[in-house]
Amino acid sequence: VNSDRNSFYLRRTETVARELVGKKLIRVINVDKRIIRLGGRIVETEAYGYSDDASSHAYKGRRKRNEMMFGDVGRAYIYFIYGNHYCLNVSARAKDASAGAVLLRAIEPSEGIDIMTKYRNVNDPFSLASGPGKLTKALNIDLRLNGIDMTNYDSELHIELDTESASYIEATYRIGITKALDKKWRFIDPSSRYLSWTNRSLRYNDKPVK
DNA sequence: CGCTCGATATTCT
DNA sequence: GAATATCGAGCGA
Repeated sequence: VNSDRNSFYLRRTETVARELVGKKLIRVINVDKRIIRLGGRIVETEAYGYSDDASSHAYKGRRKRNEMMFGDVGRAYIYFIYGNHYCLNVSARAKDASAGAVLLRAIEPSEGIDIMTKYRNVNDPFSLASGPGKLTKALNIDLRLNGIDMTNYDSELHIELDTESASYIEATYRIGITKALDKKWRFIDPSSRYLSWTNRSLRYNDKPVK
């Protein structure tokens, strides 16, 4: 039921980030009047908080860009970064919290691999969606999808919660940030071969980057 | 394999 | 002006 899916996201952002590892991210597109599903199993996520998290876009309050982090849970928060890339989050936070979102960093491609290969213009399956910028390019995600309800299985971008979370999930330091380096809010399936590249070194160093 | 660096739009100071 | 929740090319070992 949809209310169950909503309550899944209405918990601490770190908890949701952890349990999303193993769930299926699905993008539905229209190609030559055919409905095609793209996506795969989520293997890497990061939690971003509010005033407790200096590296979060929501840290300094509500703005036009980050408003999805403050609204309904289970919505896509998409932003453009480094003049090149889009990143996809799903909003999630505890009932008494003001803002929060989970950055989806990598998936293990399983559906529509040929189409994703075209969007990405690479052949290596391990490079298809193993990083937040790669993932959005593989799934043809941009700002038009910002705010879409990801709890609704009819949405052209959604997360299917009826698959199990990964059996073993590891918490590590987050990647590519310069503040709040102490929080272990990055969650991975360490057995996956589809993690973002920075992840592999982190798994062994167990130290924050930068 | 690992490291450095340029690209380049939006937000923040 | 500076920083940024990134990526891939180019280089060296």
